[in-house]
Amino acid sequence: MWAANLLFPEALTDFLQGLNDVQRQAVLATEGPVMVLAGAGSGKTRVITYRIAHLIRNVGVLPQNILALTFTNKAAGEMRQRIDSILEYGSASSLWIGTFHSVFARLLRSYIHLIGYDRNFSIFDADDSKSLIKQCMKELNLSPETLPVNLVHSAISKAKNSFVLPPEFHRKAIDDQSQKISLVYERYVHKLRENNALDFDDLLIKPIELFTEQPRVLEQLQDYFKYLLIDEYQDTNRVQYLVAKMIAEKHRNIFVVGDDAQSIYSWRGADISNILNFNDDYGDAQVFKLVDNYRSTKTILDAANSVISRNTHQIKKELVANAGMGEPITLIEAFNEKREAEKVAEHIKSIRLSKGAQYRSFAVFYRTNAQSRVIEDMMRQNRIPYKIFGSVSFYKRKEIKDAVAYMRLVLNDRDSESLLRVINFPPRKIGDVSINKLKEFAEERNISLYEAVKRAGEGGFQARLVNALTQFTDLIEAMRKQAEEGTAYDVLSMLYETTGLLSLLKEENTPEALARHENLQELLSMTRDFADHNPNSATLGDFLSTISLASDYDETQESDNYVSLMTVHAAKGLEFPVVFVTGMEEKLFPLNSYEPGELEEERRLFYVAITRAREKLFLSWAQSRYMYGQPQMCMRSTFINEINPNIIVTEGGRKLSESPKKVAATAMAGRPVFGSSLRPQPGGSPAAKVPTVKPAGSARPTGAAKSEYRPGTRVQHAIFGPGTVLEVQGSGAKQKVKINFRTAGEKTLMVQYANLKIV
DNA sequence: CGTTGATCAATTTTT
DNA sequence: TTGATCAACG
Repeated sequence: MWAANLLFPEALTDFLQGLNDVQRQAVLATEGPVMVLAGAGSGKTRVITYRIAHLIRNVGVLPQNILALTFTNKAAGEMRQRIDSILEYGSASSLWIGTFHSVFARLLRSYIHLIGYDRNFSIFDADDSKSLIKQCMKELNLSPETLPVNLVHSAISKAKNSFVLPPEFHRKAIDDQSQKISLVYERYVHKLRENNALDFDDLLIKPIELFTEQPRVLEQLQDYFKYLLIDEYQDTNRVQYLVAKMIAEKHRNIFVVGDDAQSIYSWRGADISNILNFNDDYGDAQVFKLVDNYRSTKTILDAANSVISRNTHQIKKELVANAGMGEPITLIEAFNEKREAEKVAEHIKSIRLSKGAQYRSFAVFYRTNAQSRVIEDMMRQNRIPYKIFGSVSFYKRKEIKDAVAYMRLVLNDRDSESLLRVINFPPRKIGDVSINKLKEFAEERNISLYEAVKRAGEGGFQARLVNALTQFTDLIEAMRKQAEEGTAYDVLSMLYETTGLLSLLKEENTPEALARHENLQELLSMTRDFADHNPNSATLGDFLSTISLASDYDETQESDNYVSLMTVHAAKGLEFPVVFVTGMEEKLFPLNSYEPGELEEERRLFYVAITRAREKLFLSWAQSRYMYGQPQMCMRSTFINEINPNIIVTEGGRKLSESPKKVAATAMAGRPVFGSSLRPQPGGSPAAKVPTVKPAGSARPTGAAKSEYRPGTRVQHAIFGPGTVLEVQGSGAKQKVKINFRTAGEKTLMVQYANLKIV
């Protein structure tokens, strides 16, 4: 403590007093490589923000010489705000804080001409990329049936994230499929350039190319960004690692914060070894471990610790509680997903009444977005204000994408993706046939599609078509002029007026059209806000780069009072007093995991979910759940068994450890296996009955819940012999079971006729 | 050229 | 369950 005073006599020791010893050491170790392993809720953001504040205030570093990279825009925004509140307002404005993607997009605007792109490049989102990939495949005569576009897209993205460029990919492609993908990859990269476009991954790859080809730019940036900080380091991929390394190479002031236990993005190329091997690159690195948790009760942390301890590929660390035991974890068991959601709603209402909790204190998590619908319905039925994060992003809505495509085209007329999207929307009598002719025309002359549209007069097309095309280009050119002089707001208002996007929806007069209309209005007011917040840089280009990297997850929870609904992934970095983790079922959470590595990631995800809770944690599961429109039997997640049953209670308040043990199907030989592990024991206390009020009519028992077959049940068939039940569909007379027979393979049989014997 | 109907396919997680 | 894609028709 006094050391800080000695070094910085007039320093803001008051703000450093708000830190524990390890946190303070991490803040004060400003020079050289530093890694902070920060457990959940251990004050990670605090350390980063205080460190930045300390660099500016006490060390005298200019804000613009600090580069802080985050994983989400939201984290960036919050960080900037917190630094502002530690120092004085506005101190953080010239800091470089943002996601890898947004920071490098910004840098590329200034430098990308050096590697042959125009500064007005478009940024392609995943949908744009897929559509371009589809086009490439078509040209290569590869049908999406044998080679799914999604697969190609993820393969290419994965390659890019690992900095494997087409030549190397080609060399490594041994099997038939990867050779095909290699061809697509090559063509796709070529086409992106033709479109003067970068996809998400390019935003990280192009800087590396730039630095390699133009070492002087790299030197310049190395000198400029004297201090580099990276948040959520466990979720960085290889390209991010490389680019960070390049920038930090000169001053070596690289500071990374992360938690290997919270690495949940390996499917997106995140490489956990970045954090595990930090010391290999920076042997002299100082390492700090933050394990003091300031968020959750001891009960919650006990659960989290015991779950994560099952992972082998993990740096051992246990979170230490600063709070008391708190309440036990409640396990909710429901007979289907509807009832599950209903119970969640009931608990929210009851806690709100008994504890006076605000709606904003609650969060409901789920593994997949598809689960949100039922929960949403139940919230609405129970008149609980809620907000869904994610789901269908605002920016992915058709009307928004249309408007954005226009804007992109205005700025970058080589963006043929956008051109194709809007050339005949709203309808202008320019059909597929004409477009194909135009494409040929462009190819022949080796000009961009837009150029071809402009020069259609030379192509000997029908006068009516040429006329329609000219009207279209006039529109675009007029907006281009507006874009040069005015703001994004000016361009968009003009766009709405001249293209008829708005009036088209007005005429339709359906509720959906109305919603779309509102969305477009919302987009317009966003441009207005944007101009207010960025008076000096509110051009169309500025606006477009911002929104192409924005997502719904960025919306900060303002003062509005609602229950938050989101996927577990979206919950990373957040905290709530009361958390419900729903869908705790095998094959859902953990989701189908075929490899042990994937199971470990699911477990980390569960760990993230648990550690979001401050005071009270609910885990819930349903015995049956609709999937693909079909009811499926479910088994309780094994993750539940990884928590000490002494700290879990059922809804009735009975300890899980005192409930009948869940017995594996094999151990129940000779007896039918029944679903519930929480069935009240004979002679058990009557208080164990679920106290919640059941709405009349929902008490209908389904056959499904009573089935004697569940996945895992061993059966004997007169012809096919012995087998194991894989899944159960339907109920009653129509009930079918899918069985894997030892000799006959997989069969789906009607229970009614199959004459199965349970063994 | 645009609309309709039918068929089929898919459900992880996101910058 | 929803959404997307494609063929045939107006």
